[in-house]
Amino acid sequence: MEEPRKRARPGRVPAPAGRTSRPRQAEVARLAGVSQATVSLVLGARKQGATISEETRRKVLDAVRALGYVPDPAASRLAAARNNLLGVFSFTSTFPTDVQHSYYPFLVGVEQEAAARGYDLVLFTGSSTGGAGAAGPNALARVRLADGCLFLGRHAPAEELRRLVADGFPVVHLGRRDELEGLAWVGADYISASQEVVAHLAALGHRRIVLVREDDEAPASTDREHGFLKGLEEAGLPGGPAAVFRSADPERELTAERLRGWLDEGVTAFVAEETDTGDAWRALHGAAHFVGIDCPRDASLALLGSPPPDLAEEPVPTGFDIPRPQLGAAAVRMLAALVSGEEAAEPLVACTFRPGSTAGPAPARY
Amino acid sequence: MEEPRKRARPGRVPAPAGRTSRPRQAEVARLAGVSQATVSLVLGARKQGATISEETRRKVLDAVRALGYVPDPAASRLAAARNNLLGVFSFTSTFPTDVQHSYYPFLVGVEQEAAARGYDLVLFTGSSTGGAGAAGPNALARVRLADGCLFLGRHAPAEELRRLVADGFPVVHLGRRDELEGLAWVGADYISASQEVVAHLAALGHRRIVLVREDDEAPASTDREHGFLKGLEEAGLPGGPAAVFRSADPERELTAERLRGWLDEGVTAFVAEETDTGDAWRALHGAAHFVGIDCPRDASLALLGSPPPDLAEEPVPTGFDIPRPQLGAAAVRMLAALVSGEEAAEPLVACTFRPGSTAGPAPARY
DNA sequence: GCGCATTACTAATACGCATTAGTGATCCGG
DNA sequence: CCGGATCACTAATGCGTATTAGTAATGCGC
Repeated sequence: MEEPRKRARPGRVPAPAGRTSRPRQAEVARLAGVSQATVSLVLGARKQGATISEETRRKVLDAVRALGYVPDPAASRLAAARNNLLGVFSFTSTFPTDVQHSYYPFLVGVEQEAAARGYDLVLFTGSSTGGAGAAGPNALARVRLADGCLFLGRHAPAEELRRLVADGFPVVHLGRRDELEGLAWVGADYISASQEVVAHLAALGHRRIVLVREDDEAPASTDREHGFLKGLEEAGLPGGPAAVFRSADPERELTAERLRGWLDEGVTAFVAEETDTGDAWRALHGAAHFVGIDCPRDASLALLGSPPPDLAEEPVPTGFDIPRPQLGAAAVRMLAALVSGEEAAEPLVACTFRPGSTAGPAPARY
Repeated sequence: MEEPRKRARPGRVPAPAGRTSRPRQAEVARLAGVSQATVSLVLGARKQGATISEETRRKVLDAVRALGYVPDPAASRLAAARNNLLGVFSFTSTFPTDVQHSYYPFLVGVEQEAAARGYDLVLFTGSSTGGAGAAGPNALARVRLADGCLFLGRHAPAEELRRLVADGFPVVHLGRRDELEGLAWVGADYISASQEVVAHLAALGHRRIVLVREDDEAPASTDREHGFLKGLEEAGLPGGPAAVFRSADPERELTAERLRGWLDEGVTAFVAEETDTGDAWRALHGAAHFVGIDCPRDASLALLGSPPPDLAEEPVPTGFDIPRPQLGAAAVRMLAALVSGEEAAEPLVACTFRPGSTAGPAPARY
């Protein structure tokens, strides 16, 4: 009646001749002369009071080191435990050929913070290039292998994200994202930063300030406008629609005439928002140059963010910098908090004011 | 004798009240009126010829859709005895603050190739910052949670690498590394590339060519010299020690006098190797400029590699480019081959010749 | 010196899926 | 019309770990 239990499974390659396969807890147990369960107890972060003698613990740990044992992440997860892996998912390639568009600056902080907290990172690439889970409707499912996952970029499909969140899987989105109920995110505090820039200009004596923004409903844009207007209000300056120039194509619509018009109306400072393309700043910068404005003598310019690479050589714009590494780190902190069930961490990261050289005292009127 | 099999496991949260946890294959099977195995067969990419009727397949797929079934990656990978994870280990931080020193260009290719082959990447950092596995003497042990691991940079401790290799753990080193028996690596084919550059110069009529190299025993250096000499030989030009100028500090030792001496001896072309610092090229470039050489009219210059960033603006040097993304991709291919037990892939990656503008026809003699 | 704790383990089992060895049907050739 | 082949599917089992119920072995109080 004895069934042959140890028969080799045909589908499995029995490790290339002579080589030992990766060690399992069972092998550690054998070497230490204990049971597999004991190995698990020694290694695990005991929740209940299972007591292990010092002697046994030492034997097990020695065996672990001797064999170079490392727990299998899939098995840990299946058994409802942690595996100390945090996922990083980007819908587009994490390392695009064009460095400019990469998430590199964020990853700097992500890697550091993750390492500091004892997590390793798993890169899930969900791009059209194929990806491990094909590009099917469940491209995001793979991330469940990790303890939690960070999402980069605004392209993460809402439906699948919602599903992960609904299942209680720890998820953090890098970049504000309110429309998805229950989705945790971290983002830059554009409101305060924009407000600070306006305060700076006001302190320099500017009394009329105009914001140039693109036609965009992203939170990043509306937040800046919000902060801008708040800054005006705090300084007791005129706000309202007249203070905001909104254009879908600023490079064409922000004409020299329009700029002269503003100057004639007494506007002495201009603020542009930062966008992917940097068009608002480019347009503002170009028009000012065209009109022959000597900046910051005749008028001041400020940029709510960083300049596009092609304008990086120009005099440093007054404005603020988005601390990308810190954002990445904050995202990891929040994810770690979710994973371990702690209280959620702070979602907003402060931007740093950049004095720059495009803003100066308001010119004397007339 | 009946054991209570379905008793709830205390450690598990029984899905937030009301909401059912996500479906399993078993539930799909129940709904479709088939067995769990059948569901697995329908969903899996059958390797063996298990045949399923169209009728059944449809029922299963309908049930899958109806329940919103998504496979659990932990279970899949555990059962398949394959995590589909490739490790990427760098001794220094994978994402240093200074992008210049990063492995970014390699990672571009690594990510693409890994994604195309269905692998996800696990990032391991061996720096002192810790990572999940502390920095102990077994810092490398953690990479075993992946199916195999790629090593970047020459700092990977030999002893531990040897251990991994000896244990049969699939390892690939990015960059040639012969001293470690059995270590698989991929590297650029500097020999052929250097040879090609010499051939190009010879075809332009140059009859005496000198190589400027630093004092370094790295394979990357010796390979270039090897290819350089081979190129001379093929072209029937004078080689030997006189054709190679080796210096630990070329910027000081490659003086104007020395350069003039070579020119007087009839040397019309100079080749520098690329190094971390780019000193050989910088020295050569500087001396030529100092002596007042009109390049490429009076003499030709070539660089065996890419110029350092600070000299990137100068006229593009004739030479070759190291296809870093391709190198990364080749490394992944080799690692994938090792993991799946296939035949090893090609370790050498061809460099691409870069015409540049610093080499031209040899000047008429006298 | 007997019951009851406590200590230090081990046996058994579940997690969700993939794989394979069956197992009835049905078909086919001679 | 019978032995074998093919088809379509299911039962059973294993992957590696975490958890818990159980079990000897000892200690302790009265």
